Amino acid sequence: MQENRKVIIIAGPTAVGKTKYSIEIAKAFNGEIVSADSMQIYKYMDIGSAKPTKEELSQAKHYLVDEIDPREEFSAAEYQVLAKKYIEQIFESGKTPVVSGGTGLYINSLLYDMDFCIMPKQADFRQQLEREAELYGVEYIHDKLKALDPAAAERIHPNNLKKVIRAIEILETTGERVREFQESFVPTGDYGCILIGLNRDREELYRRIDERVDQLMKTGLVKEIETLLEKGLTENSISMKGIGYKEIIEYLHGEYDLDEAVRLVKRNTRHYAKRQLTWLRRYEDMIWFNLSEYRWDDAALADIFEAIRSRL
RNA sequence: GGCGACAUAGCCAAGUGGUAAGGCACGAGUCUGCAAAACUCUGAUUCCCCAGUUCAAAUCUGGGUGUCGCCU
Repeated sequence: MQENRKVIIIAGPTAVGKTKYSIEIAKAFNGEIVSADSMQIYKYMDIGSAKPTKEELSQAKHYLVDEIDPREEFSAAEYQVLAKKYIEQIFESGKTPVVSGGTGLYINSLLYDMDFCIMPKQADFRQQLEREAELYGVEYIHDKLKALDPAAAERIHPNNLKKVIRAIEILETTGERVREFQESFVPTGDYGCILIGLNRDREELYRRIDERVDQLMKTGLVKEIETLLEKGLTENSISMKGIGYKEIIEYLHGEYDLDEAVRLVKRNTRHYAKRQLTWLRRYEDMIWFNLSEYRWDDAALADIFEAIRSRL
């Protein structure tokens, strides 16, 4: 491992304050920010993804924010390639990469030598399996997997159709079994990582989420989504599955009124934050900071800087 | 003051004599190419309180308390 090359990773649930803190950290350590956020990466989705503002973006160089066309199909595999390329580039320019984001799988792809086996998308095959599942039920597909790879079938719940299909897909096209995370828990040798976890008291975090959603609405989320729909995006686009987008689209389709849509966005964002914390808790090396315990950002930042400095 | 209805988990709620459905919220968790996705798990020794009937009561009876509605 190249111990002299350290990547600072700032992780935490949505609305905890990652954007602000990462910028300060980047400024303090001659860093440039590589985002690990599956929604902010898309162009035109500024409000709903709570992208950093122009002002914030000008304070530190950002990568993988506002880079991908939302009509494109993007994935963790592609993220891994791009993010690693940028990290390399930042090291070469003598700066420090600061990865900031809340998408757990993206962070994993930078932390471990995850090999998302090169596999062309098998849209037809996938659709066929989906159709079979609809006709014969999820158990039917799960039994198929059981015949091919009992171990995978054992750990993937039949209801988790997406995963079941993916496992079959890999087997059919590459002959390989889907690897389980625990099986190849190999930290990457490309660089060292300093993991900083940002959190707040649950109550405060949820309050911040509610406030942010109200803010997004005021800033013009509905308008933004109308524009995206005009660009040809639909509720089926991957990018439109994001929280805030899917609910407003359903509102625009007349499924429910705006108040209900806002309620759902808030609730789903809270659920999401909770899931993020579950994911993040698995990182044993994570140094956690409960921002609720600090009266001022500067005080929290001082502690965070110290933690980073002692590990660089 | 009179009449009536209702009282079940944090919330909504089914159950009308046989040993407390379900949904939501909360909490916990899974994760190797859609990840803001997809998926899993979890709660009432008890049904407002007291007494009674019964082998058996959330369910029936009487009383009390509370909430709501209508009337005066």
